Amino acid sequence: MDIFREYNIKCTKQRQIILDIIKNNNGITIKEINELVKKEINLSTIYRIIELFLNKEIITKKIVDNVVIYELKEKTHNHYFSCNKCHKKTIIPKKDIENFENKIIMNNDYEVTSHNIEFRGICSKCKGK
Amino acid sequence: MDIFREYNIKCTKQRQIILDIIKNNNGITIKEINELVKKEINLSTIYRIIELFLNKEIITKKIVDNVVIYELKEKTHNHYFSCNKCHKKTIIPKKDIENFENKIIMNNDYEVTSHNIEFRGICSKCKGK
DNA sequence: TTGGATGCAAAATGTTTGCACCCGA
DNA sequence: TCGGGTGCAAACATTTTGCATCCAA
Repeated sequence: MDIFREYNIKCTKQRQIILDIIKNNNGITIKEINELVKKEINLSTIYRIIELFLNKEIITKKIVDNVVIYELKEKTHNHYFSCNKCHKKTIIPKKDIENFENKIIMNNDYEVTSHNIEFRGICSKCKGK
Repeated sequence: MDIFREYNIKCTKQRQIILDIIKNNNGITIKEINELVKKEINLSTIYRIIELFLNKEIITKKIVDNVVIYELKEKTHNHYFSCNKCHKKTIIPKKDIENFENKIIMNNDYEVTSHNIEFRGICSKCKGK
């Protein structure tokens, strides 16, 4: 499969299955993955594959409602405005984020290694009800 | 202590100690807390207190560098740059945030009701080792 | 063919729980 | 005083590891 070649790792049936599961379930726990594949994949293999995917940055680890979940890492590191009504996401232009980050750095002399920027509200379409 | 009264929970020596640690170490793991207090607080008590603080929303659980950390939940809605080494937080000036937000809104015609902005990295003091 | 990937079982870690005792309100 | 909080030990859950076998390249 393409993605395995891209990340230069061997393509196995187990890795393929787990990758598909993570793709199809946006935000899933180890326990849930295990429930889905316990007949075909050993739990220690699941841990090893998750570890591999994390190291290769194919997936990311997050906390949602105080629970650890895994989800596909977006290749392009984008930031979104999320509408609370229609739940659609709109990308905030990369240039805007960069300008903002540069300003923060310039003003403070920091080395920024990661950021998390998220806006929520009502989008223009939903504003007119 | 004030905060315990505010959240309507009993104030004990152990809770006070752990709250202070979380206050002073921005982003700390259970293991690190245990290292600091293992002489005076039992590990199961640490878990129980962390659980309590989470339920009362005194603290929040996050993932930084694929590790689960706990930190104080801010009441006043500020934005910070957090240093991964010394764990100090520096407030990002409100005006910077506002300018940024205004730009997003102007460019997209959104009504922003909430945002979450966070920068992490190495601060100027820690950069020189 | 062959080195890395997997399954299995066991070990190591991490988290929760029951209960007796303690202590803050 | 007394009900909730804590310490301790044991139970339970999660994660890692060693090794024999398997299989993708």
